[in-house]
Amino acid sequence: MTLSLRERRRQQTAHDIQLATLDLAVQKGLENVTTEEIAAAAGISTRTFFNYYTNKEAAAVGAPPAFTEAAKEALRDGSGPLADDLKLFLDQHVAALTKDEPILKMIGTVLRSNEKARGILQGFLIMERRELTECLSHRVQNPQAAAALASNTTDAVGRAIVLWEHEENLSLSAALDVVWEGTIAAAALLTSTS
Amino acid sequence: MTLSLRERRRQQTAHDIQLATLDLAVQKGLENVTTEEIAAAAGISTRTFFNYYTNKEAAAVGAPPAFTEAAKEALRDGSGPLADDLKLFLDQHVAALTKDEPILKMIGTVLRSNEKARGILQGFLIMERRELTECLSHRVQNPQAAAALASNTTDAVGRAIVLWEHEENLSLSAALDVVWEGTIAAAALLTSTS
DNA sequence: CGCAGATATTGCACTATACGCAAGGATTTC
DNA sequence: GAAATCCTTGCGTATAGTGCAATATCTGCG
Repeated sequence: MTLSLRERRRQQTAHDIQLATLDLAVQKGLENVTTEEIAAAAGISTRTFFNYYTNKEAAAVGAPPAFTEAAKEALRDGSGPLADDLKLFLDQHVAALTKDEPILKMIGTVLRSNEKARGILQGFLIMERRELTECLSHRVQNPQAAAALASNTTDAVGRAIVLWEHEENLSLSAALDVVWEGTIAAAALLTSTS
Repeated sequence: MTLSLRERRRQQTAHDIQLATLDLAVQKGLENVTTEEIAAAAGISTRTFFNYYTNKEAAAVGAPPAFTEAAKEALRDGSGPLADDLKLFLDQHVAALTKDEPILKMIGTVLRSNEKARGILQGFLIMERRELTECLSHRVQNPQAAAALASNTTDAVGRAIVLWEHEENLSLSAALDVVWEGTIAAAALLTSTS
């Protein structure tokens, strides 16, 4: 668990760069920020910036928290109603996101106006969906159903974040509750035959 | 309906550029293609390339077919089971995509390895989802449910394309059938309480 | 037709991005 | 504390992308 000095410094620098990037991006829009400025603000050389991130959009997005092994196992081996187990899984993931709310808000700002940043985030989301699909295929026979559930689930996180950004006075986990209710309602509508 | 000569030429050039881009991208990977090469292949200057597309990724993705007004109205005012109306809507949209299967395949190849292209496509998809959400909110009271349904629906197109790319001997519309069945199965799993 | 206004194409110049390479500094390992 | 490893940095270079201004082409109207 204890990281070496090198590792810790690396993570620290990566984090510093992300903060510097988001800070400048929120002020002037990421398009109008140069890598040179970011590097200066983070106290490193331009060349070093590119040793950490391939571009400023990746620096803004950073590395989103991964699913924990524990949460994945609980989902794979769970025995409750699927909807409940998925909700528990999501609650854990959203709790991890909540650790860094200010950063999350800033990333949201950037994503709204930057295509490249959206693409990078989507790369992470695709990997998350793959992980989830794999988990779910232990409980669901139909692989397309597993994929659909995984999409539903990761989409719910995205919609919860959007809702949370719009509504002041709504915590992220409360937003997830609202969104999840909508997801279940949508499922009911899809299965009803009238 | 009839476009002026100018309009037609513009569309033709835009299309030529897209084809040149995809052609080169499939051969060597879009990363290894320069805008100079693309411009040369399309018979225009580099400067003109940037008058049509802001970057090579946008040139590769092009402009996906929009939902038709007719299809949207049918969905808004439909009276059948929601799942059936959505499926009809998707069938129409997929039929439009099928018009250009070779291009679709090439775009798929690019998307698999290019983050920026994915981001651009996602920009279009976000707009489509907004349109769909708007339509659906005429039939569904809960706005979160409408959003969830819209996500489900556009995601289904994406999954159908992925399936179609993987399985030879499966038409795009057949792939959509399989994927949609999975979507309905997933909805059933989400609503069942055991 | 033929001209005026609008729109497209292009070259040129310039800034920003991104990476390879090599030198030098710091950290780890033994 | 010496050797191996990793990190930072500067320099050089190829490519991306945009503003500007000149030239070419198209459209509508008299």
